[in-house]
Amino acid sequence: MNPGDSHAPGRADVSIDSLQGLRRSHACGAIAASLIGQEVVVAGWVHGRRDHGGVIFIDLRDREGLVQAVFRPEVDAAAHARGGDLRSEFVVAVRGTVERRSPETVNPKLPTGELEVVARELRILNTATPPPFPIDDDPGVDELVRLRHRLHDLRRAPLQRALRVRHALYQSARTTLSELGFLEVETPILAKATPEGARDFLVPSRLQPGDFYALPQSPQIMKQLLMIGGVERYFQIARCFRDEDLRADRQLEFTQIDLELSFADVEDVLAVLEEVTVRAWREAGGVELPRPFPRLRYAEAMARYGSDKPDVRVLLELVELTDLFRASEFRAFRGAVDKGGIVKCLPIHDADALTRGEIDRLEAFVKKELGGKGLAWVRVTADGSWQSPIAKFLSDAERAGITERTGARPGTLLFFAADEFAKANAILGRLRTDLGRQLGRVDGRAWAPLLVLEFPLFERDEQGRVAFMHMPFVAPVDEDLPLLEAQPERARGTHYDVVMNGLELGSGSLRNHRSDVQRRIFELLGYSKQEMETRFGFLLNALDAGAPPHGGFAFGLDRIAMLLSGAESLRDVIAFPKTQRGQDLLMDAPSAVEPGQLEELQLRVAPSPKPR
RNA sequence: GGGGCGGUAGUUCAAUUGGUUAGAGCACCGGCCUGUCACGCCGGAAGUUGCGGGUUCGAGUCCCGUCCGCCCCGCCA
Repeated sequence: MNPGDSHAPGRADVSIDSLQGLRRSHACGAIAASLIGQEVVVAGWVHGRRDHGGVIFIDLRDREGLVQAVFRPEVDAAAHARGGDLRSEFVVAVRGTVERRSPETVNPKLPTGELEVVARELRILNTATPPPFPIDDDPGVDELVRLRHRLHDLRRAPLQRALRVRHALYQSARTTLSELGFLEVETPILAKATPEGARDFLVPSRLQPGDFYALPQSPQIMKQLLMIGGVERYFQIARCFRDEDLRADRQLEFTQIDLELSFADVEDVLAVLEEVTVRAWREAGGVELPRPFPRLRYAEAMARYGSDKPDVRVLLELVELTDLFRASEFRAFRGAVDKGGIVKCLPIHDADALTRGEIDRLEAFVKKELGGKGLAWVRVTADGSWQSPIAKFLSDAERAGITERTGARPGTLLFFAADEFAKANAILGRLRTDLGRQLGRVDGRAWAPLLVLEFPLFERDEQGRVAFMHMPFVAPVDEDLPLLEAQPERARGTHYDVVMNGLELGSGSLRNHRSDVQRRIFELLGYSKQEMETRFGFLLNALDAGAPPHGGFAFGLDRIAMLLSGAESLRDVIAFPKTQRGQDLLMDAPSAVEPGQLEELQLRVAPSPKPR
């Protein structure tokens, strides 16, 4: 049952007026002292009402703000009488005079609090069911309720602000890239699967029964084709679709500022990225970022921060210890090294604030949430002795080596991770940011942009096979071309990321414009000639048709909007987001379709093993 | 696929060890009220305790299953 369904007799009785003949003259939030004495027409939603019987106040809300309207019988009896019918969220227009409130009735909490509109005419443009929650900055309700009642949620100021930030981002990207000579081009939504690595959304074809379009995971291939097609500089505010599990910062469909340019090297692209980022922060956030952005090579980022998208505001850094344990007696560390893993340490000086209980909690967190085997630690006490569950396994030389590398001194707490490269770095990298923020070991900057460069082209998958790190189209660094077959994992790609405060804003690379290089990479990835032709024949042919050197980038627009509006979830910067299970609770999607529709598509739904 | 937290009136919460007719604030409805802005006062209505099953004399409470929301791992940039 919806609120108001059965107990709103007054609502059905309220007659509805036309707006005809009345034109809104000012936004509610635009009522200012300069208008005192003037007649205005304001329109919006009834945010609240205070009916004193004789005099009635309403707060009228539109997207620009709130203003109080007053209905007094002696000013206009008819307006006052109708004012008594008003309820929350009714849609109204009020014609009246702007007046200054008497000093004792000023509301200092409202920007318009010194003024009010004394009503001479009230038009009720629509009634409304009672809102399911207050239209306030913090409505204090479960997100389930907000998502189900998204219309009311959208009326709240934080969401309105987020949509404005998004709008400013669209505008900023469009003007910036247009000025830089980029052409906005739309690419198909009904497209073909691209090898981004994620699961595709499929759309059945009625005209080609049994065949499917794939919604683009990104316009990657299409923008490369545009380069070959002579567009030279392309951009698009592009919707992308990836059928993977959702997170606070992941939605099934999301928006990229996608761009690609020809006859460009890495520096040319980075210059564009910096410009787009700086202008976005300036125009959508009112923030001036320092230029040029600091740069970090991937290898250094991983070594020092344990992350390829470090929050460099956190001052703690990791220390490499692997070589100290190659011949160690300490099996936990030696074993990791023998298996090709690494040993690293996160030293925290003056760490008395971290209690034993806290350390135990961290160890449990590492084991449970991050999949670590454990969390070795050492506390250097005031007399220089080592308090630690592992100290007895370490030789004097190892202890000396650790002390030297980490600068350990009385008061230092050392955390160790001995594991595969990725996992050890993930664990310590996470502790670095969590503990650094918790202990205030930060440099105080609000914004820390960073360019991360020279990612490896490949990594090894679980079976030890060569797998691409980002996509198969990333061009290798020229000098590393000879390494491709001999030592593929040492070959650097031209891939680059823009990172802000530990969040990846987006990534890009130069692409393979030579079909021979592209073919070598496909071969390394294990594609047969046959597969190459069926899956990528059109691309290889396109490269042979005179592809210019090109490269590009894609910004995650939703994430930028999230950062700039201070939201903690993508759901708060997307008008109609989906839940963690991929549902739209407002429109109820996905939903069943008519049998006839399936028939037309020649589709049949297999019986579910579990009846629904 | 896995781990965790949660689901009681429109909403936010409460309900002793399993024990009477499941309560309260806000919102809502009716009445009164000429300076409120969290208006006030009086009265009222409002529940499939997410859903299904089980244990029990008795279930919001215990057990099993299931659905839904959120966070995290896997997955995904």
